[in-house]
Amino acid sequence: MRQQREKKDTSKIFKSHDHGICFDDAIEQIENYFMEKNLQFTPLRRKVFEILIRDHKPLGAYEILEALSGEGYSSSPPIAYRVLDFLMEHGFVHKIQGLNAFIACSHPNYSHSPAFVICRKCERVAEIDDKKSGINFQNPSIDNFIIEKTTVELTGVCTKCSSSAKA
Amino acid sequence: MRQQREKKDTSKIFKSHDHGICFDDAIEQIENYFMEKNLQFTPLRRKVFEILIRDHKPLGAYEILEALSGEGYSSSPPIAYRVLDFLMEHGFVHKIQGLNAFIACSHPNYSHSPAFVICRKCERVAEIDDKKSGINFQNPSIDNFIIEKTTVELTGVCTKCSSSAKA
DNA sequence: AATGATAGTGTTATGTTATAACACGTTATG
DNA sequence: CATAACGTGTTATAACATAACACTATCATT
Repeated sequence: MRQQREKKDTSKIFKSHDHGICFDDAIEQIENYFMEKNLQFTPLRRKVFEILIRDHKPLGAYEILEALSGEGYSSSPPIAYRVLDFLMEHGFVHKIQGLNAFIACSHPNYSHSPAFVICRKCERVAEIDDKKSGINFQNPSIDNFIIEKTTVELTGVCTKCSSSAKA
Repeated sequence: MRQQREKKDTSKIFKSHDHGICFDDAIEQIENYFMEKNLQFTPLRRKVFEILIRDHKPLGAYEILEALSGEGYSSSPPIAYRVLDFLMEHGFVHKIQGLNAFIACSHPNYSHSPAFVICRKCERVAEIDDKKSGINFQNPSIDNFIIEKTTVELTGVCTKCSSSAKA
């Protein structure tokens, strides 16, 4: 129990933040992107993105559907999956494969190969950007392979959960 | 069509091999491991592993079930999932998250964080070991996070498929 | 304004992947 | 020989995802 003296989360990746600003920034970024690309940021698409960025955690498609239906939208599965696919294509949402869940992108600005750090206890997920992830795919042994998409998910226990004891 | 003259697969990761030897080695390794650990390498477990190592490609749980049922075993889903979970716990099988499929481990000997290279055209999957993957998770920004499991999947197009034309 | 193409949403039905809960026999152990 | 642990079998159901088609609105072109 020697680590008990520090209960505060000291990790750098699950940092707390002003979520109001985070939310507004994210919405603004996606609005601008859609504007520039001449894409429709429809009420449904906006709502799905808002649900994801609001919770700031991975949500299953059916959780999103439930939220949508609470807002007057249809709750048939294709509604959610189509919007999610669309948002993923444009990099504003990522799928966490290990959880069958979707999360709003934290770094929509730069093109990147996202990597996720997932705490299996508190279920928080942090997106770490490719510059900082320690991952380098420029690698001689796979030089001839054309990488189109990377999935990197690191599952374990975050500082907070491991210091607040019981494995 | 200028690349047509070389149809042979020149990539280093999807190398061909003597599969008879590969198969026998793998079986021997798993037998030894089970022996040492006092685990039961039951006919069912053996069969599941054989199915996977024989095909040498990812198989869905229900494909495995089908194969099992052809061999006189039950084809109810828990049969496959339980054995797969067991084999995964011991590192002889990995799940390819992006395909909802399971593959026999190519490097059962060394403890590792496997990484997979997946060609979306020919659907071959290569396991590259952590020493060669170009991935380094010893990374200051996640130093406080205890990684228990890593999922790394690189999806794209292999040499063979990209040289035999049409994107 | 009529035409037709495209995009977005809605609906129904179904396909695919995975697990819960319980039953039964065998083997190992006290 | 009781009982616990393990492996397999069974039924039912949960959770995740897509196919196919219908309807409307928008927009470009005639």
